[in-house]
Amino acid sequence: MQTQPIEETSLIESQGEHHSPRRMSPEKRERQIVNQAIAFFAKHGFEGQLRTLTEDLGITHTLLYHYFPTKADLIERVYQEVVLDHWKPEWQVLLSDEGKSTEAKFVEFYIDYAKTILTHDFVRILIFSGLSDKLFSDRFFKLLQTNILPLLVFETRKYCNFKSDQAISEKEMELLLGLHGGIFYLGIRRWIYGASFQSETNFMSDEDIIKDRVASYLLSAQHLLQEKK
Amino acid sequence: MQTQPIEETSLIESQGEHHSPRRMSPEKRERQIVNQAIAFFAKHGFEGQLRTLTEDLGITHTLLYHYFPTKADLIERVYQEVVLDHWKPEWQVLLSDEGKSTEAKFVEFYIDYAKTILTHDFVRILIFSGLSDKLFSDRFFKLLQTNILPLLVFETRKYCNFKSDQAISEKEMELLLGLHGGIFYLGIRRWIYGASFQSETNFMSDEDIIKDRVASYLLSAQHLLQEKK
DNA sequence: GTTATTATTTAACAAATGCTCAATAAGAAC
DNA sequence: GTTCTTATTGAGCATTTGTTAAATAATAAC
Repeated sequence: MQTQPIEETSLIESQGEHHSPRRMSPEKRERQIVNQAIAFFAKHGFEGQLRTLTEDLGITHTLLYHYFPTKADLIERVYQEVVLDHWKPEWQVLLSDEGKSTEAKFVEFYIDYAKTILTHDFVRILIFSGLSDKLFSDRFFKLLQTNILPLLVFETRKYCNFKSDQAISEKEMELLLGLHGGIFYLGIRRWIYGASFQSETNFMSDEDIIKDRVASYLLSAQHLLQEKK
Repeated sequence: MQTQPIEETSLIESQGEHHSPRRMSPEKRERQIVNQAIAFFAKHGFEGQLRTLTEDLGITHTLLYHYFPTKADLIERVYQEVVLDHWKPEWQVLLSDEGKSTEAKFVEFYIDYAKTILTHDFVRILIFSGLSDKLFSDRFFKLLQTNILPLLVFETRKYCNFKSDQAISEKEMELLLGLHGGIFYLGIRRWIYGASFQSETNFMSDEDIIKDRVASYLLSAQHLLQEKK
């Protein structure tokens, strides 16, 4: 990633996938360990053992302790990198853009959200975290609830010509979470249930699916939200 | 559960929750162990240790091996009980009932489905299984895909006056899975993400939420499915 | 009450696992 | 080439954990 002065690992090894037995610069080694740890914990959960983790790297597990004092520290680092690498502040910019239509914003946001969040590593780490200490999932949802969901509700109001300065109602939020959950379910099917729950034919792209779901959401928002209020 | 001839454990102990140090009939003890195992594995995952599991029961972990030769056998038993206890053949009867409206069928089915499937134990065991060996999730989805989802698609066709003898299209299935995933997401929010992702106010019941989502689904099915075909 | 059955416990093992620390050796600085 | 720094390893320790086998004791059968 950064240009190293002399240090030159072979192209194969610099892929970071398999054994790099040579003495490495601390920065590169740490990067390599964290990358591997993300993939490894995503696959096996946080109870996976360090000896297995380092096996693929071609180093001994004790070297980990040179970089991370405890396993918990390594996990904490994984959490931080995964959330930092995946959260895009541009999303809030996009959703606040006055020049775009509501439907365009929804579609554009959720397509990028799916591409960014619904990855093997992210979805599984999020779920693993939710099942155990919630260290990661709590932080992530705080971000969602604070920065994204309200903007989406306000967009929906605008789309429905529903002028209100009232707080977001449960009905509005639940309708949105129906869409949101339906989209997240794509990631669950793909990365948790795996092959057992895929459509046999895969002609539709994620983009197509998301377009349909957003259209479906906006359509019913008009019907369901206007009559009550 | 069954009437035991003389054997009489105290009412408190027969709740099966906490220590029952007395010698028990094999049937009762096994029942008690399996019940505890379901709750325990749902909470801690299948890597939870047997010594912890038996602690709450007030027995030693070695007693497990009197009833189940290996830990895997106990887990397999948990899988079987959870899926058997929760799958209702009536669902297929309900969805084939000619006398009910499509919307009524959808609502009735998903309300009962939510009540039956979206429980702490079921959702978490399903997800734990999906993350690891998929032993349980595979079987469950086979049931869903074979027995329920097609019926729901056919109902949708009827509702839309969409007469077709063609195979279910990906578009139809994805639209349905949008609804299905949105509803399952209720369970994920509740039992995996936990308190961190609940609405502050909880005025809407699951019934209310499901009614809205089904209405939303059927409404957009009419719009999205008819124009294409 | 005595005996036979078996539910339950105690003791212990072997492998797994997070972690420590002293020894080694690869590369940098001179 | 020699020295110094430090990335890396090897040996080992203390727990944890699934599993086994023999000992114990509660209950049923007689």
